[in-house]
Amino acid sequence: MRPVPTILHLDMDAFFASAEQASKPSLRGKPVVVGGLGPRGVVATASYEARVFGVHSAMSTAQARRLCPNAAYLTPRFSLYRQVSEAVMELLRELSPLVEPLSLDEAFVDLEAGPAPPATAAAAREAGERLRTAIRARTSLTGSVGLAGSKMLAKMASEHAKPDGLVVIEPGTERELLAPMPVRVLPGVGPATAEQLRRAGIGTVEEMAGAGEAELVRLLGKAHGSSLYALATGRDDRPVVAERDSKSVSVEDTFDVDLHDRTRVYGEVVRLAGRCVTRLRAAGRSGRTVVLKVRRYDFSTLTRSETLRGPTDDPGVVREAAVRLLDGVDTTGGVRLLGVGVTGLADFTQEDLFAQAALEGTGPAAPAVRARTGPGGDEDAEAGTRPDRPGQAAGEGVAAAEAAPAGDAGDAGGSREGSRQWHPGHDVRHAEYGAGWVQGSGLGRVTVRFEQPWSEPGRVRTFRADDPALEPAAPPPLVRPAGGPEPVRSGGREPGPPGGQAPDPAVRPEPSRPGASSSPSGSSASSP
DNA sequence: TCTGGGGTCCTAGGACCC
DNA sequence: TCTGGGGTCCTAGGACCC
Repeated sequence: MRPVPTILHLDMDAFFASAEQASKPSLRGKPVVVGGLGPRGVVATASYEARVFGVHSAMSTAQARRLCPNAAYLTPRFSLYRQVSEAVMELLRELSPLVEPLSLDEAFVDLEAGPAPPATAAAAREAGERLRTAIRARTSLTGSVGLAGSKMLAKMASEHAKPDGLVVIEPGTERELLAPMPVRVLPGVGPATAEQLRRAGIGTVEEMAGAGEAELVRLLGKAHGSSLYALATGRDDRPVVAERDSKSVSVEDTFDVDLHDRTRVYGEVVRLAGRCVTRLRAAGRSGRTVVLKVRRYDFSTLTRSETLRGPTDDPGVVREAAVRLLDGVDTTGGVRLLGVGVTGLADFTQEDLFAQAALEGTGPAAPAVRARTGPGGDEDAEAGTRPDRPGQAAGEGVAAAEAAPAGDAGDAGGSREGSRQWHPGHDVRHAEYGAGWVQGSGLGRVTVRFEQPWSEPGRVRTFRADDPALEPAAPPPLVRPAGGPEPVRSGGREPGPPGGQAPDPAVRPEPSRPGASSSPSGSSASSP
């Protein structure tokens, strides 16, 4: 445990929802819910205005609508969130090269590894406040900061700081701070572990520490028990680790209604295998074990896996393995979810091994095989500004672009050819009225609100869903590009709804998600 | 109120090998 | 031709996190 609180945890406040409010002036100060809008969707993030009504993440969207019918319900725009996240991570890297992102909106920073490590708690606090100011200036969003001598405490501090605050935990005080808290505050204690502990009469962190390591190991198993004992006694030496290679890639879809037709199930597995490989290749990786996931009508979930002789990134190989795995799964009764994943990731493929072996006239044992350079899927502007960032969803856009089910004939259920899907919240451009976003759609119509992050709240117009003047667009940046070195927008024109702005090259195109499970036939972003 | 999608890590049993 | 023992790999499932 360090003497100075130099581990920083940043957590953006209601990230997705805040980004939407920053992007859409008409939603500021109003309840906003971002998540899946289909019949089986769940809430990803609720704005603080929506939380007042009891809406929270992981809740089914249906329930959220009952609790808060007047909120704006929006489908996530990951390309925007990634863009903002990148900007925030960049600010963090100015503090220290040791930045460990946990998700798009959360990260640890080890200030001790930075150019100006704070020597006192007060100095650490100042660094944290400067960061918060910089984040707000750069993104217009707020983040909460926790500073402590360990990861666990830093994270608990930022939680405590929410929203829009900063909390420092002085090293030395952690044990007494933790003692009265419920066991659930410890990372790694979820519902199941908490219940185990409760049955053993353990409800607080203090009681956990009092139980002793041996007892916790007996209750929870070796690894879990001893690591939780350490945390309960305030010991947490986990280092901040930048750059972790991902160990698996997977995609899955929950269907609006259970699938019964076996042919359709095969078709979906084939489609998912294709998407999975697209993501795999975009990350410049290949994998050796193919995993099929099936969730049945009753929510029971099973996985089947097959390990190949060597790592592959060949769509045909992955597809065939996935289909073989499906052969052995009984799907009578209906399928709610299908997933295809690949694990055992490597930076080379079996084909590389063979090629190498051929070159050397030896068996494929040679240690130095051709390592893939950068993300393989870099061909389009997709990865654009970011040189190599294999881990995350670098492939998202590509994955979505690769639409066709390839498989079975007939209507593929969700997306009909021809009529476009207008997802609530997503960006559009109208030839005459300019930039806006979809407020709702259905019955062959689409309602668009014409406004931009820096404009006044805009007005709404309705069009036919197949209006050729209307097209999907990329999300505009949240902060208006200053008249700086590279003006992205043509002129210094003041906003107003109409007027055609030039498309924004600084932003990657928003992938429209065609065949995706959700087919919100009559959905609307906000109630009238 | 029927429960998303993307991950990580751990456990346990059986096969197989020495 | 009664049941050793350890290590590694594969498979399946489960808990947890954001």
